[in-house]
Amino acid sequence: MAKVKLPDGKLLDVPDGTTIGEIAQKIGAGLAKAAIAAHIQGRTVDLSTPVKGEVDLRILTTKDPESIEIQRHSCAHVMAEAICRLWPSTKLVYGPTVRDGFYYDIDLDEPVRPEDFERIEAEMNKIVTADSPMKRIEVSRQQALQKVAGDPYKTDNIQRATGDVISFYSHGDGFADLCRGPHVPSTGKVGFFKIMSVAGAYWHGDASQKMLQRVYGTCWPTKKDLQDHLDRIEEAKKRDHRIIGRQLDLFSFHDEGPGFAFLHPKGMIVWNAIIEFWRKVHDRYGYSEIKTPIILNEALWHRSGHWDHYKENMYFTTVDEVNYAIKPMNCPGGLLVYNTHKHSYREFPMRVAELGLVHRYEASGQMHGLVRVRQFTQDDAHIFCMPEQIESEIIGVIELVQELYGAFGFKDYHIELSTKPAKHIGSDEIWEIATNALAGALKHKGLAYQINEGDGAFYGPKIDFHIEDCLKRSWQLGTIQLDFSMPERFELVYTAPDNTEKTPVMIHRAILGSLERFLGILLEHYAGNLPLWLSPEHARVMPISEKTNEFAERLVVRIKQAGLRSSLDASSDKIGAKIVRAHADKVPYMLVVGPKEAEADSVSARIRGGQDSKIVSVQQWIEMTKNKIAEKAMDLAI
RNA sequence: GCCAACGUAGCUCAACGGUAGAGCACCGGUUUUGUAAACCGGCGGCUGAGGGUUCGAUUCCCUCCGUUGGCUCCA
Repeated sequence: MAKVKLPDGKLLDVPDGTTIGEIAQKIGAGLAKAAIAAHIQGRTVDLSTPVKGEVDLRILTTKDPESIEIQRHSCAHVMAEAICRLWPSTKLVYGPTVRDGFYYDIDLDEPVRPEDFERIEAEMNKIVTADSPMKRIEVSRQQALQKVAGDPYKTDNIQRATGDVISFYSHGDGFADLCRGPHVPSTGKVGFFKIMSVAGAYWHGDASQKMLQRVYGTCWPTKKDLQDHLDRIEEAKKRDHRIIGRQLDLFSFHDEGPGFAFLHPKGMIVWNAIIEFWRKVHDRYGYSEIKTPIILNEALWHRSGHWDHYKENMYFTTVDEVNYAIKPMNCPGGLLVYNTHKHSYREFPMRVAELGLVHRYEASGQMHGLVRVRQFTQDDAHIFCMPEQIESEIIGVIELVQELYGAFGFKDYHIELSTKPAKHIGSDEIWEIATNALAGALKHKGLAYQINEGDGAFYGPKIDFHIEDCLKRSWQLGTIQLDFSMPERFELVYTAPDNTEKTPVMIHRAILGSLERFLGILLEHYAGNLPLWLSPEHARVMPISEKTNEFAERLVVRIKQAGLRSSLDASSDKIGAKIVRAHADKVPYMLVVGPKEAEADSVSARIRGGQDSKIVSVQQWIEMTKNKIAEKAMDLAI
């Protein structure tokens, strides 16, 4: 007899070899029906698993968050079977779960097209309706290799798998796929799904390998969850910075310059508001600012190591038969400035910032609105210091990051620490010291971080700050990079307290990262409803009729004199239409004025997104708005 | 760069291989308006570019450019 301990502490005696499914049945028909898989001794297993001895058992139902992972994984298998039925020459490669769903990589010469999705779904529905059991078949590694002989993908999967027992899952009717499991008990339990997209994907993510087709699907426990997810995607699309940028007339892109953003007047207002604030904070944190040229002699880039490590991403030009490079980074220029005179340890830490315009060649398939471009402005800085100052300087940068991100309303970002890449300069010893200093600073600030093995820059390890866009794609904003190599290449020195010349340590750092990317992320974060201090237009003055146009015109002038931004909607439209337009432009304050307001020198103020209006004096509104801007207030309430 | 899809007016979208349309925007006029779209009229296109098939191509085929979603790469 096996002793089964249930989550509520109850003990159940069942004969050895009883399956978990049978136990669920014993506990109740409802549970058996909802059961997806089980936790046993801390492992997730199939319901067909037999029990023996003393076990802790928890049956997972569709209500448990863990079970959706299993459903999605099983759904991937159902899709794989459906695709194999439709295209019998399909070779299956790999089908994991991802956020919100799953994908399956397949090797099939004929392209799967979006118009095929319905057929695939229909075939999947047949498999689901059949509700055939998903049976686990365990074989030895040797037998498994025999079973998949001739299939390079599955053979590779087995070779990568650990353990001596290799499992396959069959849905009956001849379909079986190599899989670790666990799976839902039968094909009817995979939940509600939809095929979303198909894209190319290299085998093992290696561009030299064959390109496979990756079919993406989403899968949810209930029909409503599926619909909610599809609705969320629709909502997210409305936040897309590329759409908002056009709607609000902030920036544009043109065929004449792919990957090069054109900023419009309203976009420049936001841009300048960001920079103005950035300069103020950097000044407070003890930074000076420089500006270095965009085009510099190619020889500089040989010396810096960029020629050997970054050439593929650089633009070049020739003037008077001399070769020049368009800078992809600001550091070499900054180092030339450093070397214009001698430095003392007394100047250290020396923090030198630069809003540097850099160009990086990106393959055509990489570009994405403002967040992945070929020309961007880095909010760069280079800190020169002594080795013993590294950790406190890194801590200072982290504090600056937190202050800046906080001011813009970003709270959800994650941190990565990237270590030595295969292609690098500098000794292993130097890399270790640098990496430890970065990790030490993060620990000191009590920040959680993820380690990215081998993902550092060629000249040093780095800390990166990442944030997600509206489609849940993660983008890097800030970066802190330690560099012991560049100062040596450029023979940077400082005079130490003992009157010897030493090589300084250099920290590269960018906080907003790329101003273009930052603007894009900012727009998505606020769905275009920028905080007051960043809004291109603080208020729009809207006269009820032409009778009040004159008062309205004077009001716009007074608002400008107060240092605020407003525009006038003097069109012959009725007030309702003006309000609609102001909302479309996401203007924070709508100042409606008619004869009554003109008489009392007041405005009927409406807040973006709201329904009601409030009468306040012009003076009051100006004071309040100025205060809110000074405080960078998020709340528009009057 | 690779795989797939897409590209029609400033924007959002129509148009079985048979004379390219609508709404919004813009311009003109009427209306003088009180809080999420008043009315009438007008302007607007080498259908991304180039080639091919066809009596005839926005539509079918090819090449290029660009965009979108992925892959790889990166701020």
